[in-house]
Amino acid sequence: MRTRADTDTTGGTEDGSAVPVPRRLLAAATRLFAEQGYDRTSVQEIVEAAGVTKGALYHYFGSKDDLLHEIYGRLLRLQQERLDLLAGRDAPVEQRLREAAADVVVTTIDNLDDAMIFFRTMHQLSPEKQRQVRAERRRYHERFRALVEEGQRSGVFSTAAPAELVVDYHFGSVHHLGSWYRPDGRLSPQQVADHLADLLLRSLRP
Amino acid sequence: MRTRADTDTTGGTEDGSAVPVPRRLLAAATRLFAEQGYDRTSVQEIVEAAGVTKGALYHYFGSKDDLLHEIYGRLLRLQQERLDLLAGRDAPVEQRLREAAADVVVTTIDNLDDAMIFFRTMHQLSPEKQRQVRAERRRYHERFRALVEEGQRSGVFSTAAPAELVVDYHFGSVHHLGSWYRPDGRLSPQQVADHLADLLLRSLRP
Amino acid sequence: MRTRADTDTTGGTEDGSAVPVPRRLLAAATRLFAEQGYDRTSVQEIVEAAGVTKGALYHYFGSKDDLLHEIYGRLLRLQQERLDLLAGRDAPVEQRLREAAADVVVTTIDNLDDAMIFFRTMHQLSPEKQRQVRAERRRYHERFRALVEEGQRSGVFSTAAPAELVVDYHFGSVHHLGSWYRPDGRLSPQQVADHLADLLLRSLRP
Amino acid sequence: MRTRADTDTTGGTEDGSAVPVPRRLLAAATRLFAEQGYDRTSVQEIVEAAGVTKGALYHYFGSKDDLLHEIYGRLLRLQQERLDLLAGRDAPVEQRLREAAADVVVTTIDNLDDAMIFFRTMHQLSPEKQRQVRAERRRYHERFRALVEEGQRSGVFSTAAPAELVVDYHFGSVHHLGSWYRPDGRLSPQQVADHLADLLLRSLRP
DNA sequence: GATGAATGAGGCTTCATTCAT
DNA sequence: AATGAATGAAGCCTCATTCAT
Repeated sequence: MRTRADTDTTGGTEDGSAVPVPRRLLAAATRLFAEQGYDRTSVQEIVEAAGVTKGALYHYFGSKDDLLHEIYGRLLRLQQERLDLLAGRDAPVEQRLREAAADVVVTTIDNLDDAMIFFRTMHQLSPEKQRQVRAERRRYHERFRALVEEGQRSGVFSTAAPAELVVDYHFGSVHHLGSWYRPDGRLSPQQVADHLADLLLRSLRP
Repeated sequence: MRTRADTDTTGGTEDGSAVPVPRRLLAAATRLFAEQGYDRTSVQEIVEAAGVTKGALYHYFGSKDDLLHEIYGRLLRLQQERLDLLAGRDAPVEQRLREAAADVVVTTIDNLDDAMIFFRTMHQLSPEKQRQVRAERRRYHERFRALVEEGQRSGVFSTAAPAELVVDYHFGSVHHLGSWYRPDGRLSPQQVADHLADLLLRSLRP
Repeated sequence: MRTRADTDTTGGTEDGSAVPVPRRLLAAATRLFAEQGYDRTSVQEIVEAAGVTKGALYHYFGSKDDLLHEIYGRLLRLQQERLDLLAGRDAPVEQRLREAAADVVVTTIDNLDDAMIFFRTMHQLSPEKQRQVRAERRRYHERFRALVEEGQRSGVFSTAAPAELVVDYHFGSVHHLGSWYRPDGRLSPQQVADHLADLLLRSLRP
Repeated sequence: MRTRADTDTTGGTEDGSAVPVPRRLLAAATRLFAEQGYDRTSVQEIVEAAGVTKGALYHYFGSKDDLLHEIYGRLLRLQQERLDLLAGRDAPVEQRLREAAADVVVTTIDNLDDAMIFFRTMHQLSPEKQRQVRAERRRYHERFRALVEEGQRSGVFSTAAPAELVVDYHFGSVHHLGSWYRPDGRLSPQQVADHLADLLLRSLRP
């Protein structure tokens, strides 16, 4: 169960073979899981794409599931950190919610592979691991909801819809990004983010 | 889960064995795919749950994929039919969009197993079948977008966000329903639908 | 085990659907076995090609093996009959052997599908059926060998090689026909037959 | 059957488990395919006979077909090598053809299992693999035919029959060996070979 | 740190045959 | 005379994981 073993780029010659093995494995797994799905990607494919052997994979990761978990973790930690930062700022709640809503869109697009893997695979983990991941996710969800509730209490947001449902409304669109967003499309990540945040804020106008 | 009626025992001896085999198989597959995911459900489990043998399954369905396709089809046909009906009515566009937006939520909740299977499994079909399904789905999407565009042209909806993106915003929340909606929760399907339709319409106010 | 049920063409309208079912089945099976091999042809394919259902097949034939047996029988009976006729004629032994040698080539080419099925499938029957078929085949073989021996005794054929081996030499080339003979090739069946019979007779010159 | 040596226990504890796994698998497959035919031999039987598990087989061979291909290859390579050697010698063409004709008989008998598998199974491969095998076989065939043509041009062989057909005549008898040759029969492989080569040469006398 | 051969369980699918109608 | 649903056994192959080196 040796997870989180990525010990940093050691110098790095031009061919990239100096990238540490754990990182190479994680990168290969991320790409393949995103392209083919978790179940349809074999350990053999991962090690071949990473240019190592099975023994190496099992040296760094306890199981195929561990790879998944690590991919999840990377994104979750990143987004949680940024939300805590933004929500804690000293600014009107509308602005803080708008920024938080846009930020989760941008970081999701910037890590679209990780995000898609997360959204699609979460529900097919063992119940035990599922509970663990859900718990981490919930903390994020609740911090976000607190922003909505704060605005509702202070009268700047409509209370027509329950805060809970509003948050799910927004996160639905974030989860859905992988189904339609294309890097070569007309809108930049930031533009998409601004639009979606705007839609959220508009829907909350009293 | 297990939302829609697998209860139509037609005639039926006490064990329900009078239900036609294909229906029994479809019901069993739907339940298991929803509970465990497509890849993690074996054909063996399906036939055991349906009380038949593997041979019988392959007598009616060409492959495990075919079962999936049939489940998709049921829902797609239902929703397309209803959208065509609602969108074609003689009523102000705000009202038609509101009803369509609410209707897709209600039918999705009413068929939550089918819907979740659809949303989660679509992207792990063979590229060929995936294209076919996407094409059917697109028709639905475009009819919906046409409503938004109609309202934007006539000035009743804001043009701040592209119609395309607005539609994806709403469908994101629909896809997301399976992640949080629980039949035993505080809100009825219709209430959830009304809320989500309201959020959509609010976000489109000029 | 109702074999040999072909009761003759009953009138026959223009679409061929008046061809009796057993004959249609036999024709379909012959073509498919020749094209794909016995094991790789399913009963389902046969009945579809014949335009009937499985029940019909099993009404006329006891098993898939029975179809095979019937195909064998047709050819064996034909060739045995003709050999008996030719060998019993009142003519010099060289002429009788030449004619017999050519005749088996012509009838094999004329029934190339049946022959190929026979040569290729014989050895994968159940040991019991295999013995039965071998016995029928042996009778043919021995009648042929008797001709060679007769010529050797009377001094018109060389005794350099055992008669047994000479016969196998010739039958080898007959069995091999399916591997190279093409109906659209340069040589007609009769020309091929004459050449092969000539090679046999030449190799027997003292 | 079981002609060629599967007896090269390299080192080897008492149970022969020191023979490399791929060789054990190949030996087992060869024996079983020859005895029962390719289609009627299951992968399960092969691995049991070789004393390994299915996983091991698929570690070394991509498919059941691959085993077959390897068996083919062994024989094809051997015979091609020997023909090239014999045909290129500095000797009268009659002698070179006689030796080549006898040699293919001897090596076929010495590897009768491989040969029979080849002759019987070739035609039931996938069209693609079939073309590949045919191409390799054709090279052998053409080298052989060149010898006949050389003799015909120089007048030592009759031109009554086309060279092509003469070659097929001979190869027919080679393919047929498995149908009658028995190791415990009266004739040794070399005697059979000499007789068959003699019949060929006799049939070519002008 | 890393190899790669081997395991063993399980996956999907095919098929000849039977039987009630 | 013919149907076609259903069986049940078997078939080929995949894969995450382990372990001796």
